[in-house]
Amino acid sequence: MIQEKKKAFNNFAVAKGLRSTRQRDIILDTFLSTNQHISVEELYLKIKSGNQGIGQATVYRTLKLFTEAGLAREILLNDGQTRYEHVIAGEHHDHLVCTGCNAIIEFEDETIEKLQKDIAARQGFHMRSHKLEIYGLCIKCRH
Amino acid sequence: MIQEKKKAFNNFAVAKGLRSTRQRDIILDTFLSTNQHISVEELYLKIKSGNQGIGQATVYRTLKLFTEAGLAREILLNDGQTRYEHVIAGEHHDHLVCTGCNAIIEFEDETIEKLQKDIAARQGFHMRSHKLEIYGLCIKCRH
DNA sequence: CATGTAATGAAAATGAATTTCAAAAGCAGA
DNA sequence: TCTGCTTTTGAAATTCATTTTCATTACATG
Ligand SMILES: [Mn+2]
Ligand SMILES: [Mn+2]
Ligand SMILES: [Zn+2]
Ligand SMILES: [Zn+2]
Repeated sequence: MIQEKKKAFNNFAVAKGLRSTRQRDIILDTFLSTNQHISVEELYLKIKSGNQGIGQATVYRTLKLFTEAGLAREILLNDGQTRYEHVIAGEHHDHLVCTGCNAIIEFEDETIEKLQKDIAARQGFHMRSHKLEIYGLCIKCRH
Repeated sequence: MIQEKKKAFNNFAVAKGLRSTRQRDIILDTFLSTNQHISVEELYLKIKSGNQGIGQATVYRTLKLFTEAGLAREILLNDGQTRYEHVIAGEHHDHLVCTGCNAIIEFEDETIEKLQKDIAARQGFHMRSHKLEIYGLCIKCRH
């Protein structure tokens, strides 16, 4: 599975005429080894702690490449930090965010998905994407 | 209706021990005279064009006060600018955003609202708020 | 008025993200 | 392996919205 992702990025790189670099390999390996929803800074620090010096700008640039390649997805939760999650082919989900401990739970709801398309269609919109985030307190954080 | 809002802010100000100032009056009048979803910069420029000098910092600070007072609501659409809309008591809506012309259409869907609460409850969350934005192209922008 | 405190605003600071640009590295072809 | 061209890198500078600072100004109350 990790190998497939690496191959996918390689294909993308070849198609785009991108060069293969030590930095991109390390950033990809590290990204693939993380849990969901990692911020750029977190990923940067994770790489740094493995004492392999890579510049922040390169991490920012490379995560954009992963997004373009379809491996990563940007998550903007309005806390001022862009996060990235792994893209799983054919899968879609939204997020339930605990404002206490910042835990993120993923969920899917077919009915909501359908209703959204209906709403867009009713207004004559061609829906491209949507963003649904539910904020609240998780069990642990409700004292 | 505008008078009610002004009275509401006045009550809030009194309760909080805030002073009444020329700047707050102008910012409130201007905000109440606008359409929905205005950015801070837009509001600042609108005030400036009425050749009444007010600092940007004051506009930022005052919109936060309006939010606290329950007159305004922050809208974060991830385009790098915070927008504010008017709060209408007891009313809730979500947004359909055209990525072509930036038009924003408001909608309400009781079923989606309920499903969201169910999802949160199912995960043991106490839902505090949610954010639902549908992005797409409006009729005019689909060439 | 006088006096204490809150509000203002210009300018500086912040912080995430992007850009710049000289140096380093990858890639073909010789 | 060497050469030359082009991409990539990364430290530092820049950007841009927003926040903070702090000296000055304005409000409110006696
Ligand atoms: Mn997710
Ligand atoms: Mn709205
Ligand atoms: Zn929690
Ligand atoms: Zn449009």
